[in-house]
Amino acid sequence: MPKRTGEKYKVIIEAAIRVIADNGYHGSQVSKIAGEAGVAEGTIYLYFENKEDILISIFRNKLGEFISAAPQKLNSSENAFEQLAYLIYLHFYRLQNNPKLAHVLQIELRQSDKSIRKGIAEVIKGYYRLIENIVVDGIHRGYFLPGLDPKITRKVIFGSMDEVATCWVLSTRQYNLLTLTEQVYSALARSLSRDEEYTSFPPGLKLVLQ
Amino acid sequence: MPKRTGEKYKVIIEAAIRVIADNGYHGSQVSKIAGEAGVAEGTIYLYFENKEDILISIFRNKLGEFISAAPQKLNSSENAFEQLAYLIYLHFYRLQNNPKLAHVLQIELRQSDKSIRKGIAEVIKGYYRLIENIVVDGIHRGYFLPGLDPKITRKVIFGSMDEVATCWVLSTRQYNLLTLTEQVYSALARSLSRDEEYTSFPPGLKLVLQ
Amino acid sequence: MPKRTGEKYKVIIEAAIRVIADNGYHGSQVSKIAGEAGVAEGTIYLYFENKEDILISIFRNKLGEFISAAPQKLNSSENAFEQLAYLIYLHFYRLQNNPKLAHVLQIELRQSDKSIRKGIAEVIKGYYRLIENIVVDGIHRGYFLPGLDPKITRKVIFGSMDEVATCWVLSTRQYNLLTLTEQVYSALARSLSRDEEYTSFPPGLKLVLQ
Amino acid sequence: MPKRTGEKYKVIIEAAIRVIADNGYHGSQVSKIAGEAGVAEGTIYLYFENKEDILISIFRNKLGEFISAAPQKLNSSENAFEQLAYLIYLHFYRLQNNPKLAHVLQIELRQSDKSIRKGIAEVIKGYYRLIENIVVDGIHRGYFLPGLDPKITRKVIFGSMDEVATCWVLSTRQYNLLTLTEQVYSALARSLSRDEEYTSFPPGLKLVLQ
DNA sequence: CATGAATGAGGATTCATTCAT
DNA sequence: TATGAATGAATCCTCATTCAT
Repeated sequence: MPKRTGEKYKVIIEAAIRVIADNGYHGSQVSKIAGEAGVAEGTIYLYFENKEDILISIFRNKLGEFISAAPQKLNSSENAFEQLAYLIYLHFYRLQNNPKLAHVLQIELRQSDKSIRKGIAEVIKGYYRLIENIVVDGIHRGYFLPGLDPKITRKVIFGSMDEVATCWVLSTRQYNLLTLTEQVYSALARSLSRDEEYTSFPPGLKLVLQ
Repeated sequence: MPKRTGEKYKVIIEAAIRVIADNGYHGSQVSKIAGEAGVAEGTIYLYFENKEDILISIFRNKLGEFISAAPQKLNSSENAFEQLAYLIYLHFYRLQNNPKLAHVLQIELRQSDKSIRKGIAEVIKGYYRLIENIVVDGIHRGYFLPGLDPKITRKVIFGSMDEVATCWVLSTRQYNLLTLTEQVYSALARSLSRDEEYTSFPPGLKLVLQ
Repeated sequence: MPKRTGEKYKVIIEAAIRVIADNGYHGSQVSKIAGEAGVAEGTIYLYFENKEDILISIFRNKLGEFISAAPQKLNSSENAFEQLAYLIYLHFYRLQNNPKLAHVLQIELRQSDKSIRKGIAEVIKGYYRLIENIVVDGIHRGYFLPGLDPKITRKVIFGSMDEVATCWVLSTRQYNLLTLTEQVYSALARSLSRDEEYTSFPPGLKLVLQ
Repeated sequence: MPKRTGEKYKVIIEAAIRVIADNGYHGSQVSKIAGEAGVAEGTIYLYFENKEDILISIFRNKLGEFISAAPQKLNSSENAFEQLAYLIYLHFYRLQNNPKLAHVLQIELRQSDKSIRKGIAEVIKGYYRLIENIVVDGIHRGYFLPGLDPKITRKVIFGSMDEVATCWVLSTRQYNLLTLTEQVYSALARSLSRDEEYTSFPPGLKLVLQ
């Protein structure tokens, strides 16, 4: 029933990110979001089913952008370790450059009710698949250890990035998240192979980070 | 002001775990918790500051039990890898054997407001320290790589365990969490040392898991 | 200000009858009526003052049709009892053949607010006069008892027809309302005269009802 | 779930009658009713399921009182015509002496939604049965015409009383409803028997009405 | 210590109506 | 004439918390 498209749809989403980042989900009245977006309260409901739907839409929209943009970059290298390094870099880059979005994604989104989590679960599967693909391909092509369980490995990778990101947000971002890229990479890369030759941090990325 | 001790205090906490696990935090009215605990609504406020305080108390109480019980077990071995293996085992064991508590800890607790997270943050620092101690000691005693950053390593360890546990809860616990102990251990252990000799899973724990 | 004429005016009224019969007055959003009529929401307000005005217009329009059509038929006989029989027949015939309109008239119209009832009151006076004329003429011409109070008698006649009709609608029209014509007539006719000669049901109408 | 008993229950019902009579159902905010009753808004919901439930409760309560009080009075006479006369008298007496309640019963209650009508339907059946019993007994004992259909007759009786009462309320009660008792009785009594001996208005009641 | 009846602030959502096109 | 996107007022209900008993 709601439109879910158009200029105002985007305006409301961006406004919601700002408001929710500042006030938390439960502290973000629909009226406040409408005010920030410069539309009437009722207008919200022309574009979103309800308040929950705003939160889910933020997630779907922003993670969607990320997932659709990622593969091109990841496939620029055939080296699975470089892909992993790039994944972590992109994950952190996105968050570092969208602090308010980061707060919503890492903190507020987890506050949500069962129905919200359902909406999120479907979207995040795409990201999970992305990571698992890197793992499975890396194993096939001989970069990663053949005995790795792709699901567990995906959870270790995602869990590590996520925990680091959450801590960064909770620290009120007193340091640059990107500076942790190499260290997280090292820890994870070592899990994936015994071969030191491969697991060193990609020099190209190192330059970018400086 | 609140008592925070006594038989009824514990009764209410246990009741709250059951109610919140079944209904979610926002679906758990104080009246429902009181009913489950067999006390009057007003009685709740003799033992807890407010509703949030119940959630924090669950966390403080249960994680407290865990943290205070852990060191004895962890120190039964001087081998840092065995300590890591044991940490993961204990982490998963606790959750596997308290499914309702697991749900509250992994899901409901994350739904809470800023003030709750503050209460939690203080308690969880103890657990973080526990993990960091294992890492730092492991490095000092030559088990782990000398170049490891203890904070990052702690986040990788905790993040991995946490992500695996959350996925397990969200799967409605269709498998035994403990069976993942060895796999998570292997992934993490490989991060911590290049020396295969040390990193194999402790045989003693292997027996326990069977 | 509103036009109150034209093809679309009628289209909207007919659509409103269908929508209100199916959803009730409070469940019939202006948008739903517009959709059913195949016009834009704003168009409604070119023909009607507001939502209430639609309901009143249904009443005015449909009862108007009825009242203007009735006299010709009623005057086809000079026998006051035959006129009464015919009145009841026509009242029931109309409703039986317009089930949705019947629902709106008997049920939804009564749900309305003070202002609506005012609009209705004016229109229904015409129908009241029609019935009172039959009574007064019937008395004058010696058919009905001379002592009858026309107002009370009108209320008894209208109240009886109305109650029977409302029960019929609420029964979801599980029987044919017309089959009750004779019985209602008998009850009412007996009130109006002591003379059995006159009060028997008109044979001509009996044939029609078969 | 709601209590539906106690002093406050009655206080709220009486307050609701006053407020709804003055403002109409849709114009009677719960807060207004609470204010009139001298209780907090939330208190309403300790005694009533929701706003609709207040309206239904008024009906159930007040009609209940009436129905339970009526039989004793009606059975004071074995003469079916006297019972009918008494029924009309009681019906009008009640309304005449509770003008606000009369307004709510005759007007506001009819505005209500499907769910309310359902709640009412069950209660009013008791009153319908009361009337039908008078009719059926009257026929059995030889007072009323043997060919009468009890259901139709009940509808004629109730419909007549109801229409007269509604007109009285809509006239803003500019006359005394009780003065119409005899006329309504006469009209109805004549429907029920050909025997003039029986159908004259009970002298005892005549005295009461003066 | 314990109770539970009473409180009342707080907010998402609907929908009749408008008006720029 | 006709449109339909935008408006924003209006309100029922929940539930954490209090306090007289």
